[in-house]
Amino acid sequence: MNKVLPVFPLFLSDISAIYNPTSLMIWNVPIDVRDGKVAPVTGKRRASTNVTIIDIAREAGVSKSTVSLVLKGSTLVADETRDRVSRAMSKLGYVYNRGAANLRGAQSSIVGMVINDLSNPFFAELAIGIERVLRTSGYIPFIANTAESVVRQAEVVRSMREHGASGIILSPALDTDGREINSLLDLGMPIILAIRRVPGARASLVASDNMAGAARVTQHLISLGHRRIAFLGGMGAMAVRKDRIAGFTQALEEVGLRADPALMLESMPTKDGAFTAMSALLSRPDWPTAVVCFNDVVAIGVMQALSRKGLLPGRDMAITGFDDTTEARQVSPPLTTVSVDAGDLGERAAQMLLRQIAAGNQTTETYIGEARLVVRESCCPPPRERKVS
Amino acid sequence: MNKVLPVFPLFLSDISAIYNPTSLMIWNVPIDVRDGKVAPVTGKRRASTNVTIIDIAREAGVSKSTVSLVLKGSTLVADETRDRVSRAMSKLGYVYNRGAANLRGAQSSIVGMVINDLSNPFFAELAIGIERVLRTSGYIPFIANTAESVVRQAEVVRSMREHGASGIILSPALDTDGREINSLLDLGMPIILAIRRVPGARASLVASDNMAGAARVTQHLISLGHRRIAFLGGMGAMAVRKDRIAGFTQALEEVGLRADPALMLESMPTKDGAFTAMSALLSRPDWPTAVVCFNDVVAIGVMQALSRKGLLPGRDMAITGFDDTTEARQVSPPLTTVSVDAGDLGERAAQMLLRQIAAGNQTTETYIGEARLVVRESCCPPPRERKVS
DNA sequence: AAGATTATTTGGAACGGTCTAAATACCGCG
DNA sequence: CGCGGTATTTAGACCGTTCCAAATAATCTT
Repeated sequence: MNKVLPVFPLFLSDISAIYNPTSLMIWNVPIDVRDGKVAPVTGKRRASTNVTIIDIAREAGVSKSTVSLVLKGSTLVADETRDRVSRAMSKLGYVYNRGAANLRGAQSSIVGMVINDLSNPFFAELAIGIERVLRTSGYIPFIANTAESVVRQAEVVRSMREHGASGIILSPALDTDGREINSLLDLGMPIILAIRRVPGARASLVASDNMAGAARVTQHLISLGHRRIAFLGGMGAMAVRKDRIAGFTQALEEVGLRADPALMLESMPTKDGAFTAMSALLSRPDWPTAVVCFNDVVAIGVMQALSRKGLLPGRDMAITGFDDTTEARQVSPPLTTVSVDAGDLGERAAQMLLRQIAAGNQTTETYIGEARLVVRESCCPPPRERKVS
Repeated sequence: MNKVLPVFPLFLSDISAIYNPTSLMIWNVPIDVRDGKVAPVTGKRRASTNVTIIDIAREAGVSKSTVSLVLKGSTLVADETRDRVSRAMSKLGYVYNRGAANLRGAQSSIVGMVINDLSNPFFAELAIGIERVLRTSGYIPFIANTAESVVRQAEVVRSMREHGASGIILSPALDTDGREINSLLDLGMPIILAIRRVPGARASLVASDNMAGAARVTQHLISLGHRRIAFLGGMGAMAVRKDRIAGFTQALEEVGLRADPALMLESMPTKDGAFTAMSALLSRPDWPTAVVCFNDVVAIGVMQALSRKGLLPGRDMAITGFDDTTEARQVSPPLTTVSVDAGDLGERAAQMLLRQIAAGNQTTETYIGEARLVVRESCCPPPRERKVS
């Protein structure tokens, strides 16, 4: 269990840049420019008047050790003493200092959650799910948004380590390197990857069944009569995209069709990226009759591109999404999509992390959430079929 | 400046419940149930092999004081020494321990951001804006979601204090008491209220110009010919609602109209709440020709209620929103609304907080962001008018 | 009533940094 | 070479908690 942990190469090459306050505070905090020299501002210390455990001890007429025991809810202290101490605490307005506590070996109660894009409602739901169980378990989450930047991600993770996080739930930025994750694991830091798996990383994973979901939605289109189906969105390197394409391809092959590489287009997984890619597709001669989109956001961009051309999604072309975000319901026509319960995945991830922190071991678990097809109104049969009916 | 701070009544009455791990960890963390007694789990300590400043000092052949100086980017150390220390740090995989540092007076680099509803895209944008400037300034944000619960909010704030947050940006939960805010301020904790003002609180505020925005959107409807205009959504106690109603009323009175109390309906500021309230309104005889909605989310709920009745928003009744979330654009018809740049407000709030932390004083500032009318397609003239044209 | 037990309480050494005051090294100069 | 001054470095107290070992108090036993 207590194997010697290997010495670890840091994420960021230049360490000093990170601590050096002068290089960081320049942004907006006023700088003390006395006698021509730029000096870092020395703010006030702790905000509050510091009432410590010792003050409490004095007030209650006991030793600080006893106060500490009360704090930890130990059964050792006499009831009468506990009361006295509790009263002293509220009388003096005591605030527990976790920094000091962690210093001396108490299990730190903070865990990090690193989210690649908090403005995407899907990930926001995920974050809220995580927070929900973390908080009810007495942990306090450190949420950070990396905006798909691996540099930011590395900074954020470092920051969390500095603050003594006892574990991290990571929804990784786009081209996260599996080796970075592994080196963190080697250090003994429990990590749960959420939503996106990272090739080469040994960390536990909580994600949805991308392959089955994509297969299901593709089968749905096939059953409507579609034969020329495009897959649009996501970048080539994304593992999630690979999984969804695998499901897409599989569904096609099950009925003896082949996925046409000319109909598998990449795009950034944003509305604008999808709009551009779909517009390009529509400028070519031979349109598909249906488009399986990488996710809901992409699907919405695709719909906008269709509208721009005067086409009506759900009448002139079938469109599907993935994730079932709240937007999928609101868009017009409502989007047929694959439902992934982001909040639930978040809860699972948090539970898995807590379990690993408590157990102290590093078993690699995987949870794959179900992907349910949700049929709404964005899918029509292909034109030919409709003429027949 | 250094006035004596008053002794402070705690937010939560029963303190011990907060620290007592046995009462908190029961949720999901395995409990050690040996010989019938429930014992709190004693997890592993710090995740990483602890390389400390002293190890670095030994490796580099200097004293720990010198290493500390290097860490702080002091100009006192010789370049050659600094190099040697830096090399030792990366060689041993050193991780700065902020908990320890804060203990001895270093300015804590964490600030809290408490958001009432992170699943609302408007607040998500706000959070991202805040995070953006905080992070570039070397601060690390603690994000927490209160889900409109004042109890949760109190817990969260306490947790942040325990972790030594040097300031808090608070987007307050619905019925936050101004006195709680004030007692926190009295303690010397800088607080910036975001979006929602809290009556009675002396804290600084960053919000949008609700009154002007509501007046502007109402004027727009009046200019289209509407005379019977309803205001729907928000609960009576919400300050934001009061402000928007004030603007609404003012715009009506400017042209000699009076706001009809029978047309000012409350609802929870959610889609469902709005749906219910609007359905109730539609079951009454004398409909308004236009509805000013409390915000975009409410407007979407109102639209759904209309559709349910077979009415088309933007043709049979004019609907407006507030906030200009991304959904406002995606909904059909696209929503005429008041644009509030949530990201920008977040940045302002963060800058204001950093300024107050640095200055150490407690001036009460207020920033009111502009509210721009954005005309889309959800507003038509009233039926009569249309017949004329 | 003296031990033996069991129930409480406590002193004091950590933990990993920061900070002040003082020590030491280095330099140019008379 | 000794001196004053500047540039670097360092010892050691301290921050607020935890935790172990040991002390003290209370209760039983015989």
